[in-house]
Amino acid sequence: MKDQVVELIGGAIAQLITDGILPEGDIPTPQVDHTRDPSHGDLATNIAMVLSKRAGMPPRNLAAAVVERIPENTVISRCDIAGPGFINFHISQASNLDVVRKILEAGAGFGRSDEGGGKRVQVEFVSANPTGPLHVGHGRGAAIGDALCRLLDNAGWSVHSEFYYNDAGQQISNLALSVKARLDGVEPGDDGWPKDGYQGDYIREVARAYADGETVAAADRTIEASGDTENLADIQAFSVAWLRREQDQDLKAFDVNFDCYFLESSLYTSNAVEEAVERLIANGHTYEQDDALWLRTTDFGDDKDRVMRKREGGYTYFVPDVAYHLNKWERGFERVINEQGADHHSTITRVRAGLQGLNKDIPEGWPDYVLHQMVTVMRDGEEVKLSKRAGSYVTLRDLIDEVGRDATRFFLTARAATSQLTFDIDLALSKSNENPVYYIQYAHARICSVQRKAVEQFDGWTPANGLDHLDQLAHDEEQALALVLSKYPEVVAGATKRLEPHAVANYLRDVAAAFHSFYNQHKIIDEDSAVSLARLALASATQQVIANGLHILGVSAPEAM
RNA sequence: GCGCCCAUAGCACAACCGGAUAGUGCAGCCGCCUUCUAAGCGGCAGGUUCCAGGUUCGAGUCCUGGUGGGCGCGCCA
Repeated sequence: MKDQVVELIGGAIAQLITDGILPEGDIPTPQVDHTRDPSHGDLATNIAMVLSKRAGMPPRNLAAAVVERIPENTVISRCDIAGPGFINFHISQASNLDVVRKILEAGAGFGRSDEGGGKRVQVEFVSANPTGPLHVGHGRGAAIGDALCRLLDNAGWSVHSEFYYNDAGQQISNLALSVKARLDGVEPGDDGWPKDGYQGDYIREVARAYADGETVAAADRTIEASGDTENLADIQAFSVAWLRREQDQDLKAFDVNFDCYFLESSLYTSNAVEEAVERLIANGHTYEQDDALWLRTTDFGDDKDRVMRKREGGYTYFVPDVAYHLNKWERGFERVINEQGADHHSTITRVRAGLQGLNKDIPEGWPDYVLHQMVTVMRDGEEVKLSKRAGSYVTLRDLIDEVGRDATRFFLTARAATSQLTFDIDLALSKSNENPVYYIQYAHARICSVQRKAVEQFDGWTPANGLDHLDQLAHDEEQALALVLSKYPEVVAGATKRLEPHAVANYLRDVAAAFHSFYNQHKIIDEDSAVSLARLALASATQQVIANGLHILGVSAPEAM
């Protein structure tokens, strides 16, 4: 509908050039927006203000000239010139309602596009180290990352989701030492408790399972505990597997799945880290100083150079990360999106610098990053500090168990990633019925209920039965609902372009509001069957849009509540 | 001190590439269930968009300088 109006304005502009009112040359595509205020019509354009200088006439006069030249059509029922030179378009009822037909015909495909053209995109997210259960912050990453995958899939990309984790190194050693301490009966605070040890209760459970000789099967590994309390390597392998299993269960409960779990250790065993380092040295981007090897990241926009190989011989964390991203590139992902917490934003410059230094013709701004700000958790009116080591902790599992998967996912995706988020557990718990997700799901369930009734009432009923009667829908609430539904493809396209899934969440609230308002004002199944069939078609189109939108957010669309 | 993100109603948050009278939910107040799900609807109230300048037909949005908050600035990850 918007496209049609853009085209009509384009026709008028072409005529203005023919008539010599506008000079030939670069004319921008007319910008057409939905209006905020219904008194401004349905769509508006600022084209007259943009071109007024070029035409050498006041915006309002130019607007009048544009309106005169808009070709004959059935879409626009009225044009007004308003304010400083806006042209407001009122869309004809029939044209506005045509979206109902489009939605019912396209079904689950409504709002999909093939813009991605089947090109491959890799999305890395969560990537938590196996040193503890997933917390709310990881949950935010999981919810946003998965929604990004779904958005990109919806836009015709071939999406590959990946979880990268560190299964070796200092933090994992600390984990193993913490478990060993528990096995030896050493408590946090005792003499002999490891420095930087993990204090959470879950460490005790890992120790108990190890001592009992349990077998754990995680997504990518199965390990049987030897039970040998002196064998640190066994303890470490078991602990990693045990925590991986925990995280897998958390993610499964959250309905987030990955195509691949990528192990940091594999970059060492495949020699990828060593090869990347050698290449950086060969390319002259490194130097030795203080018995360490440095990467001259300042050549690529960093504010200081960074150590690659530590004095004791090991690599710093970003070196395998560079090797990992080279691996992504060599796997053919021309587009890669990394969703991660903003506390890791300093890695961006280093990883990109390392990639540039490899001289592999990797684009400068590659890969893309989506950073989410921190989640603050409030309980009893006080902030809960998240600390894995101290063990004071709000796990993702707790939230899912307490407030439900749908509500948790919605809450974590409904806000812009750039804004800090306060998750008030008391509010989510005690007033879960007031969570916006129920408002949207309720609209969906209501429609399903009406559809069940329609099947009883009308023999062989399907939503399409109403398509020949759409002219019955002349009320404000009906027109308003159809207008909201018609925005769905633009909303999804915008959310995909800007990598902002929260726009979909906000939009769905608008759809639900328009539907509830319509529902309260008009009885859908009335005596007059033409009106009933038309309203059923409109309601069914609404149900389809809500279902499609909720799917992108990874939230269920219940048929009954 | 430097870098990144943020600042919008009592609270939590929206606002597309700069568009017209800045919206939504919760909390508050007043109404609506003999009708397809009241987890709903209608109405009222609530704002100097942190401050000061600038850019222009037009700024919550862009620029400069402040103030306040979060995160980062390890040979930790």
